[in-house]
Amino acid sequence: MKSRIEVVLERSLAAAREAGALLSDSTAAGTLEVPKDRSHGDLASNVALTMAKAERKAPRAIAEALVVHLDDPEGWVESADVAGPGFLNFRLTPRFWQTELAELSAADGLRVPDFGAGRRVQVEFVSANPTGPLTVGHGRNAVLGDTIARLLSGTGHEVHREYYFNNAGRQMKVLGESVRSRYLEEVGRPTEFPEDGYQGDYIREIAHSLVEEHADGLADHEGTAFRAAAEQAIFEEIRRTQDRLAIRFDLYFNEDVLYSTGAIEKVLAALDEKGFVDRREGAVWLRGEAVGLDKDRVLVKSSGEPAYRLPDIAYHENKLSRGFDEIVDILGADHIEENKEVRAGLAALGLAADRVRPVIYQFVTLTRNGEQVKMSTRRAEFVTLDDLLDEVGVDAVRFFFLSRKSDSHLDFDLELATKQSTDNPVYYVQYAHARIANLLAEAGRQGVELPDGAVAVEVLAPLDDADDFELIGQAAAYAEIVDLAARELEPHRVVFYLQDLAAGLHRYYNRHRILGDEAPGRIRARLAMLVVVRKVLAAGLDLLGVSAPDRM
RNA sequence: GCGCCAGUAGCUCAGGUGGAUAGAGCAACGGCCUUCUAAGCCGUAGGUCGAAGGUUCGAGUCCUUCCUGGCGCACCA
Repeated sequence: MKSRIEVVLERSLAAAREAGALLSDSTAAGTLEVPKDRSHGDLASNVALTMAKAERKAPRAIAEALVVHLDDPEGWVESADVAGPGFLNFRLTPRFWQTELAELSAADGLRVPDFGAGRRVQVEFVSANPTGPLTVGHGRNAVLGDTIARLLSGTGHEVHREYYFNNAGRQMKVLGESVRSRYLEEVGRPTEFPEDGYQGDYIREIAHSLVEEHADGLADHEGTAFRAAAEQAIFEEIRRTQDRLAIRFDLYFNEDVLYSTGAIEKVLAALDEKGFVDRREGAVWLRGEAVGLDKDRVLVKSSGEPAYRLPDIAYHENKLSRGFDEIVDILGADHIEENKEVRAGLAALGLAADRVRPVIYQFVTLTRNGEQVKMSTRRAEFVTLDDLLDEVGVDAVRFFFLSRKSDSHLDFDLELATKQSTDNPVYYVQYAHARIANLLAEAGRQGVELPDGAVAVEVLAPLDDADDFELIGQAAAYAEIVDLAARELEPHRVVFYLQDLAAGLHRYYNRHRILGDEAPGRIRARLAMLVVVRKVLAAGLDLLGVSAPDRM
């Protein structure tokens, strides 16, 4: 929407230079934006302010010169005024807005610039250890990662979604022992529950199903048999939860592959060869000073087992070797240091560590009845993501998780979320969509000819109200918002945009009785406009993975 | 002690690379349905943008130093 006026601005600057009103070598690096206060016009530019120094002239004088030399052959600008310290405020013509809307109504009218064309991006998210059901915290990760993947796909990237399945570590061993203990308990054998074992009911359930299947036939088995059963059961549950959220992965990457293929040893050998490794106290250390970390870190424990960060480096080495241009890691705040170590390790190996782009999200705190609920998988004090989905619903959960920037803590008040779920902003946006759908249906019943597909500017000529133009302007901002959200990996921008657009629609809907208009041409033009607004709402909600219902 | 993130209305939060009188939702108060969905709209009230300095035409935004909260700083993942 800005591009037309940017052209006018460029032409006017050139004209002013030619006329000697401006120094010819000065560069204009101003911004063009929709002013917060609409009384300032439809678009405002601060070029005059940014040029003031180079021009050695008062900003207002520069702005005046631009108004005098305004070059607008297409007739987009209704008026250009100098305001405040030197802002240039443009009011645009009906023709401008009608043209804008006509373009939006075209089949590819909402197309977002394909800045990712030809780029392969991997998004790694969730990656929860299969030691228990997904928690509310995992939910934030899942929804954030999935939506970032959608944003990247929507901007032309070739996206690969991956779940790093951490099935090789000590925690899995503890998991197996926990199940074994519950199993022995149930078949009446003496047992001692592991001190750091997983205490959740789901462990008992897994043990119980093993008793049903094998009676006490497994009593003399080692933990590994139990571990495999637990891993499978929990993994299936994780997948079920993801299905509810419509989240799919292209690949579940198993950590143990890194062991079986020798990738871990190779990475260690390479680091060693380059002199980044130290051996002392029976362990193998990554030399912090040499790789840009503040302290040394253990790569291989004195027990001979790799510490978690070594397979993690090997995993990222594997990712890079698959030729991705960018690797997005969705990580909780507690993993930021680890990611730094991984990138330092990659850089030390001479690999493109700068292709790894972490998206850090702060923790979700959960409150119930005004009290904070502590979440810990191990102590079984958690609310599962499934519970949350049961209580609040998929659309509301997704929308809520996305409605804060990832850097902010997210406070999920369960009482509020359940009790006031109808106040959830997601319904506000969906309602705007349903309202338009309903209006179009009513128009159909009244025999009004409905616009279908691309609409010609001539058809839109009856649009003459400032409210019409404002709504068109809001709808036209879609591509720019999505573009920014995708570049910055910030889905919350889409959420806030949709809320603004929905507010604009509701306001418009209350002020104008569309079907009651005495001019049939204007009814058709306005319906065409609302068809576009509905299209934008549906596209935006789809990016968030939220449904756009026709009836509510 | 060190590092990262946050601190904006009573509550939950928005405020690209500095722009005009700092916004939204919820909560509060007052209005609007015989007419396309009131899950909506309109209005009122609510702020020393954690504090103090600094940078400049201009700072919620950038710099410095503090204060408060969260998360890290394991031979746990």
